[in-house]
Amino acid sequence: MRANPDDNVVLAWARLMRAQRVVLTLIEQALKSAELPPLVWYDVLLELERAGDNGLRPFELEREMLLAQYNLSRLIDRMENAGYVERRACEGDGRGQIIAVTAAGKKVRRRMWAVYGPAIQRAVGGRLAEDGIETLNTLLGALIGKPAGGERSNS
Amino acid sequence: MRANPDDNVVLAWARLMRAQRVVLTLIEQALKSAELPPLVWYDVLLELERAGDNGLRPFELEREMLLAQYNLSRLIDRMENAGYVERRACEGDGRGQIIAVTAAGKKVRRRMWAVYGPAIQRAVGGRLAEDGIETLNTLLGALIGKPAGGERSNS
DNA sequence: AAAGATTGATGGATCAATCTTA
DNA sequence: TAAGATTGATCCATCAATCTTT
Repeated sequence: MRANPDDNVVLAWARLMRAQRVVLTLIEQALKSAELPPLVWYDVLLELERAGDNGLRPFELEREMLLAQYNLSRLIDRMENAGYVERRACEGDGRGQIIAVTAAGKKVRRRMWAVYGPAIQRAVGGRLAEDGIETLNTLLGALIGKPAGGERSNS
Repeated sequence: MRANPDDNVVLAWARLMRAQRVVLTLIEQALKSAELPPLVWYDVLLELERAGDNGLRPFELEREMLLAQYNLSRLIDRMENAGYVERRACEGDGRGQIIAVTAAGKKVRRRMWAVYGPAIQRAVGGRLAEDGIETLNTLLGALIGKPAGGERSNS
């Protein structure tokens, strides 16, 4: 139960921050170069496609994506404005609503994946061997509080 | 030379993003609860303390911290306003300036570390065994393009 | 022309307050 | 009173343009 981290722990923290920034920057840059929307739009569209025709409630999206409520509210505004999602009234709970992906939303997500997938491969897959990837998954899982494997895919 | 990532690679990417957000949120929250400045101020103060009395040029800070120039310019404004850093004229290059930490800046960095260090230990050190930490350092180093060990400490 | 640095305009993130329904 | 969601105000990040010195 030590209170202060030793040097290796501090190094791991610093590299976690830096690796995320390096990799994220590469990928956001790839999307921007292709004049596609930012990454968070992809995440929303993917969650909504997985949810199917029933869509999702904002609070469900919020928990899945670790976003603040007000943040998500305005993100959905922008995506609705772009025609990629739609808001529907929620039967059975007058406070709530249903967010669903549109045909245009599905289409743009596919276009995004064509850039996003290869960018992930360059930034992550190309830099570690397969057993390194698996070990990394286990270790990062411990930081998140998730089990070692068996999570859903991202495409 | 595959173009598309396989599922384990996509999972690693997703966990890298999520682990960073989870850990960063814990630590920023700890600083905020203690009414201390945000994390990026710590990083600037630490770099400046390491640089000693000569301070650093903004463009040096910029490269070390992966920050955009305009971003850093306004960050320094805020920190100067708070009395934690000072701008000096740069002899030998009339375009530039020197940024140096003040006594108040050194003091607040120490106060921040008293919160920050234990938060790192809780979020990272407490969740992985020592060999897990070392393996994580090696793997994240590959993503950043750094060698396996021998980096400077963070305190 | 290029490097170092700043600034105006704009968009997004955050906090606190608010509104509606459960 | 609490949950779901939105909004006004403010702060920070980003883009493009600018300024000064090399």
